[in-house]
Amino acid sequence: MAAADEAARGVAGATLVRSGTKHAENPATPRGRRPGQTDTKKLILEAAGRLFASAGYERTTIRAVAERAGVDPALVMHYFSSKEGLLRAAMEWPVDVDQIARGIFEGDPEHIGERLVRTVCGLWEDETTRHPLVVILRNSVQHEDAGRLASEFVRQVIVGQLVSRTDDPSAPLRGLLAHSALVGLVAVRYVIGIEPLASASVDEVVQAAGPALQRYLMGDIGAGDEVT
Amino acid sequence: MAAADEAARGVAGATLVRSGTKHAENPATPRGRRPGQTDTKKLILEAAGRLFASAGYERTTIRAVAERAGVDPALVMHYFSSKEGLLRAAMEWPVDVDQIARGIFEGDPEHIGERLVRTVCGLWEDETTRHPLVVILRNSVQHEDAGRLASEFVRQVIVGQLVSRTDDPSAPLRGLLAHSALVGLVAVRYVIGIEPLASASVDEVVQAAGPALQRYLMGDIGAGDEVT
DNA sequence: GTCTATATTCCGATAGAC
DNA sequence: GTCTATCGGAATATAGAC
Repeated sequence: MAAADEAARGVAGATLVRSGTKHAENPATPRGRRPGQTDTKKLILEAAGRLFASAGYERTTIRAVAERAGVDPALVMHYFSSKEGLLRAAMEWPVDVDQIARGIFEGDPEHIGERLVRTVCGLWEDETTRHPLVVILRNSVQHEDAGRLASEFVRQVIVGQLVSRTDDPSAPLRGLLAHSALVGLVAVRYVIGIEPLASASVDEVVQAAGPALQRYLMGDIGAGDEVT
Repeated sequence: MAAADEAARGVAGATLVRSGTKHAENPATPRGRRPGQTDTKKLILEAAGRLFASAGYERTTIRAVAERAGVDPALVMHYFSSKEGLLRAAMEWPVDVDQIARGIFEGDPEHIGERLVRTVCGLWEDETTRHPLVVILRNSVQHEDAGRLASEFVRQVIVGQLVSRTDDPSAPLRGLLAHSALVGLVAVRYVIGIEPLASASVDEVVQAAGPALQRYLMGDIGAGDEVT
């Protein structure tokens, strides 16, 4: 868990350790640390991601983020200008979406749905990619920025990949249907955590939901193959 | 739209009209108003539902609710004790869920999925049932009460109906998969509002999503018919 | 039942010393 | 870059008059 090492340099000691040591003589790094840049920003960002994910935007206070990161609240403002700026930074995509999309859509077309489900589950199971995704999903129904970000992701990745590989005019709707299924799956399994879906294995989820996604993307929808 | 008549007795005048007139001589109503009970509570609840739905729990202030309802903020506290109490009241199911569930699951088993999608869309298109549903969905990923409420609804209605009508051990998982699909559909179409799904007709949505739901509920999931 | 006044708390943001 | 001190505001909730 990433929680452990964070706790190790937790609230109590970090402030003292960090303060006053602008850049000590450290010949280990060839040129020394680049001036005006420490890892404090990353610490703050990690803490913010965790709190935004678990408590939401409004309930998360800058003071709490600073405390968890072991820094001064004013530093958070200094780096991110405002609470909204902090939220935007915490929502940055932690992965190369294009590469992931290609990994899904290249390969045999028979199992695109299953690969899609498996990949998405993988992103949510991984501790490093999970928090930003939770933040985006939680705030998609609350914060305008997050909603736009989610929409752009859909259009850019799922729909984009689909449209570029077919001349089916119903591709946008297909992509969006697949996206809606994933949103629901992720919300129920990872965010709300309703059983028995929350503790089912990834394989079970892939087996159960993969074909539905496959049908949205490649199979019949509506009466024929076309839906306006 | 219900917004119009509410605006009619809007912010500006209502307070003055209501204040001071404890119960004016009004021989039109036979016995006068029943003492100790007015429609103020319902007014507050309507305003709260609207604001909780559009702005979320944290951004909605009791002051704003009171202003929109045309009453004093202290009255809101008097009726609902706290802001949380107001939220709980605003999340009350506006429909008879059992009756709706029976309407879906009774009838030919071939089109349960389509009836389910059509019914859910109907609830979200109807102005009177929409607000409480939005409140529940928005807060499901934020507020613990709302999450539990949503979970109970799933277990009680979809899963319950399914389990009571079959001896398939995978019924709980099936019901939950269907629920997750509906959650995603509703979130994308009604809450976030991503095109082209947001402006598609109900018939198109039913045609596109119905079979997927049908498959979750009645068809093959996983390798065989059983998933632990 | 309705309203006034206020107690209490806590937040985001700023200014400026070191 | 880092931190102290504080401003200005808004929120929920309470106490009590009418």
